[in-house]
Amino acid sequence: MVYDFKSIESKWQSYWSENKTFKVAMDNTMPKYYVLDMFPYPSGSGLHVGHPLGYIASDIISRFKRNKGFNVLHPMGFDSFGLPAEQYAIKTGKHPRLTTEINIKRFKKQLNKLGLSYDWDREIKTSDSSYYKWTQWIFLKLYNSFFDITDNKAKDISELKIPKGLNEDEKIQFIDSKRLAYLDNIDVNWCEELGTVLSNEEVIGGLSERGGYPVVRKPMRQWVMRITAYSERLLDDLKILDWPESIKLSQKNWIGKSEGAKIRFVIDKNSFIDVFTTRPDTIFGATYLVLAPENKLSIKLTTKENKNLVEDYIAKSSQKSDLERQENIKDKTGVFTGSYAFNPMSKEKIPIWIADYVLSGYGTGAVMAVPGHDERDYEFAKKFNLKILSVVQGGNKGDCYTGNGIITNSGKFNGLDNQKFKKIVCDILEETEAGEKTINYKLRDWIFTRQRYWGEPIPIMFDGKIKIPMTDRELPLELPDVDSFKPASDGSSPLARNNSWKNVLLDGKKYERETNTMPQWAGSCWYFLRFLDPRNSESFAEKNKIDYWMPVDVYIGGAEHAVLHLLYARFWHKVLYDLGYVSGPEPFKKLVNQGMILGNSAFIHRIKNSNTYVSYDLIEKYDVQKINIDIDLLNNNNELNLEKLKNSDIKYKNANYKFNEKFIVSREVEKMSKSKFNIVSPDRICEKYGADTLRMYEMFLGPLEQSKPWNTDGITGVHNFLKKFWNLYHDEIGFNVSDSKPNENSLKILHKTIKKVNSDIENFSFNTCVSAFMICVNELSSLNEKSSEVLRQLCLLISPFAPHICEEIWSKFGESDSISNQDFPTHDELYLIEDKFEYPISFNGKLRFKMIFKLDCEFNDIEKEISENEKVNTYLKGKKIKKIIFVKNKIINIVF
RNA sequence: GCUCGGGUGGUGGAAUUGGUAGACACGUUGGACUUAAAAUCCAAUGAACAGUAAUGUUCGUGCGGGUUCAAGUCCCGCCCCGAGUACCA
Repeated sequence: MVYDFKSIESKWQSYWSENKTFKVAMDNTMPKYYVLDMFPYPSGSGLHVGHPLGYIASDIISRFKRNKGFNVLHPMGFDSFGLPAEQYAIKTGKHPRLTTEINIKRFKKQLNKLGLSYDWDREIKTSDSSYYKWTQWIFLKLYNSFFDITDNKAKDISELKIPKGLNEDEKIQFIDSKRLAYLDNIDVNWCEELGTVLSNEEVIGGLSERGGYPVVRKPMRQWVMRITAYSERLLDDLKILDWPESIKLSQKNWIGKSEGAKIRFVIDKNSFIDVFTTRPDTIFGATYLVLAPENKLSIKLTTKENKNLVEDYIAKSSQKSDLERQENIKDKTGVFTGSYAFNPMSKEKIPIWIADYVLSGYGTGAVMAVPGHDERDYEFAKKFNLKILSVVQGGNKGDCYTGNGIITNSGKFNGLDNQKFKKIVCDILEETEAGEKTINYKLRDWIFTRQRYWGEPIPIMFDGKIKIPMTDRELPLELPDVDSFKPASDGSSPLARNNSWKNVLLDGKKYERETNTMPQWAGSCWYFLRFLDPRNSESFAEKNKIDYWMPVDVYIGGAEHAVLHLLYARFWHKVLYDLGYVSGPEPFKKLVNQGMILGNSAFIHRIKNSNTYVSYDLIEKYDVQKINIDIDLLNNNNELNLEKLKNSDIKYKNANYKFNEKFIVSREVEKMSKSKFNIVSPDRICEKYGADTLRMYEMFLGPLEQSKPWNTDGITGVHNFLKKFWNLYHDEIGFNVSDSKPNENSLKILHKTIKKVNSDIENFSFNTCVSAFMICVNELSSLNEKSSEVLRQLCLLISPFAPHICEEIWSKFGESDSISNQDFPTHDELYLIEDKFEYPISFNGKLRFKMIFKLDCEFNDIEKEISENEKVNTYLKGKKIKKIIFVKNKIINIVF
């Protein structure tokens, strides 16, 4: 009987969806397990074989845990607000809502073909107003909260203690300055050419992702989230998370905590400059100060003679793009202000400079330059002939030394260890009120507004400068239609042009809505909470459901979200925790990153400035350029099907081709993308081999976390395995198993496999599981095992990986219940014991023979036997045995 | 530059705390079945050398050292590839 995967798969997919097999509800009598995928952005090009990798892995875990007796929550939804749909709308005029709907339908269809066990009743879309109502609600919670530094947590704004003696305006200003969501003028990435503001992700190396135009910084009014208040907690709580070390490290680096000191350099009676340094021990080597061009003191401190130069420099550096700033790392620029300050320790009078290598956003926007022990300061000092003083011994003379050592040139402190001196400097500075120990973070507050249409509207109105938050009852603030999706040339959102929406008349008073929208991150910051109670209209999720399901037990997704999404989601979760809405401080207990599946692009080679294409084996003779072609145009690995190519495009039809016998293309591993024509669609694999084969093959390809190129060649191995597996249960006529006693060897191999699979699934080592299945099935077929006792267990064992075929077989055993409701097999140690074993022994590669030992024969017994009865074992091939190395009941080596 | 991952056959990849390196699969070669092909099944397959053969020997986990009875695994010093980050004082 043939393995007809097509009918089997469609049969069980409709069975699961009709019977809602994977629908879950809260059940306090069962332990819970929450398996979450990073929900996708429904892009227009559909799924490629790289997408399902994580979904298949999470599905295996879900099915496994279900069989293990857990109440498994495994939901799916769509991150449906986002830029590509908006860009498509700008191009075509089609409403993003419509294109998004179409894309979601396609995604869902493709996902369902893979046999993923989602509870689709919990599906959510971030662009549904019933969803973003609560995104807006959370925004308002942030707006109405402040961070209490003494209690180290967020509190409702009504609990904020307002200093006495403030007038009404000052009070409002004070409160606004403490909110977790606040308005500020912030430098944004402004692209003159495109006439729009870009997010950081849209800027690559100082150029716009689209078009490659220069991007400059420009201050604009923005909503900002005070994530910096949580720096320490975001850093601290990493310790309790079961996440890959590399991800924790990137978060740690992103937060960028550094301990040091704030030091005050006095200029005169009325003015001073504060700097931040991590090396207070080098204070005697601070021979000049540098301010960032954006620092407000820069202009104030400039003397008349230098005014023109300084203003010129500041103007120039504000126009510089990020790219230009980055280019000049070695070649530092700067100007002298004409002013001087006093080094608080050496009392020396030192010059104050302005240079764009100092960043305004970090520390105080000013540094004490120690050219002897900081490479940037060293470069700068060398260029402008400033004094270089060595105060820590080490390195070569005249060089810049950044290591530790003994203090010199520092008056009475010479000879101290620099680490000890650090503390002493801080103490002295604190005593003389010239500075203090401080901690600085690289993390900046999160710019939360986008000048875009396709995002959540911000539920705030303005009465002039006064902000009026909408009330909970007024939510959601629906996204209105607009005449055009283009952003305005001044960078404001398309919503700003919709006057009837923007202007609100309430009780005869005029208000204006905020016209910017939220970034794409907003919806994904809390979606895992909505899955718990997706249709609730009273709250974002019922508290007892949150208590039961949270935290997420396993979160699977790509490493590209290592920092931003995971950091933002943790931040929102902590705020909700502080305000009492969720029960734990961290949302994701365990994180697993699946690697990317790469495409194998194909290239043909064209002779430059000609219409002639050359086979890859002949290119040495010509000056050629390579051109991406569709991998569908290949006959096999690297041979081009010329006919297909010619028919694919008119420009190929009329071209000339040079080749011997075959036209060869070159191959290269790249990211899978539509523009590279290297997409392999899961639909076609499912069509040809079935979803079970695809699922197993994706797992078999290699370790889950590792990136690997897609190669369809190997898939027949997995497909053959499934056929063999099928044939264990079937003969030519049909289902055929017996009630006879199983073969002893079958039980051994079965239980060995059960043991391995149980531990490998827990460790997310799915590729080794598949290998174990193959070995097991191979052995059972060669033993011709027909016993249902063994075959039932085998079927259960494989079902998380290949659910369709296993459901089909399971039903043939006469079972009416789905295989997903059965218990996962557990191994019996009894079958794993081997009573005797035979091992070859080698010594220096020269001696090779076999010895047989009984199981109870252990290292001590052999040693005993040697000492007690010299005649028996002390000599082997004429050599006297000194020692037998015996590991885990195995003779490993014999020492003579 | 810095940080983090990796380098194992023709290929993807296995290898508990150091314990017979190359599991499993692809590919290749040979064979069976077939008029033929596909499909399927069986066998061989790290390299080199010797042998009619069974087999044996030597070399083999990026390179060079070290520890150990024993190193893909541990230590020291390099080389290469990938990812992230970018003047963070």
